[in-house]
Amino acid sequence: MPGIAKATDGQRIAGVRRRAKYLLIDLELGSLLLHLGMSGSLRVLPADAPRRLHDHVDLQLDSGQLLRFNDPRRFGSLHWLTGDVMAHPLLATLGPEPLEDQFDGAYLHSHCRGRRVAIKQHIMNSHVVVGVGNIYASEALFRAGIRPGRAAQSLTRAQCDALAQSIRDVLTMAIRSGGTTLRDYVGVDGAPGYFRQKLYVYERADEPCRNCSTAIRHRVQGQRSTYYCTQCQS
DNA sequence: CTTTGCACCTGTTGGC
DNA sequence: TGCCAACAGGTGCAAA
Repeated sequence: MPGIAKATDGQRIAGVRRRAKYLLIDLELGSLLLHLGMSGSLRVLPADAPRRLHDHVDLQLDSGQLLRFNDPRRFGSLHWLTGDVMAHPLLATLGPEPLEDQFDGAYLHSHCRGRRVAIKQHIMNSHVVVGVGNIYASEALFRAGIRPGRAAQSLTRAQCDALAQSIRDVLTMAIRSGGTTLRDYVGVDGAPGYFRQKLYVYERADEPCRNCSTAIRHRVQGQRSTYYCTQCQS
């Protein structure tokens, strides 16, 4: 039995937590740290469920079921941590959770000071704030009326207030809608997320802005697709 | 220290 | 129909 299987064998699951986009499954002697990357999924399946392509890990549960980790692109990860879990290098330097009180305009403004990086890349930096991926970065910037290419240090305090609030709003609304299914994402219940219908800019290149009808602009910024309205965002 | 761009992978799509 | 390039929801790290 290889490393993680041997280290975790027979232990009870004491609890499950989340930090940023990492899932923490706490066992008795340590914690499993799991990230789904771009294409990973976890499914609860019967013990005799046939193996499918890109199934990588099974956690065998007392119930007779399996918790199965499938990840075609293999950008996901699984680590076994012992000791002070939050002190692990992958977790220790993460910024605040966007829906916690510490994340607000004052925090964001102070962390924009002196930063020449584009604001979109800045809010996607997990050392600044966690949980803001490529879809919601574009969406939050649209809602705040800020162009994604603006240098972070150029934002006023009022703009940081608006942006922090937009990040919180867009994430809250997206969670409420079950997430954003672009292609094949489904939630634990197998249902897609419906936030795609509420997107203002993401994957809407050349389509009319929902606010002003100007064609939505697409560009690549930091190797990621970015969408914005030249009229509504400055 | 900040900033930039690459690397890690497979699968799908669209143009020729 | 087939081939090939471009692109996809993330993020850690090396290099400049």
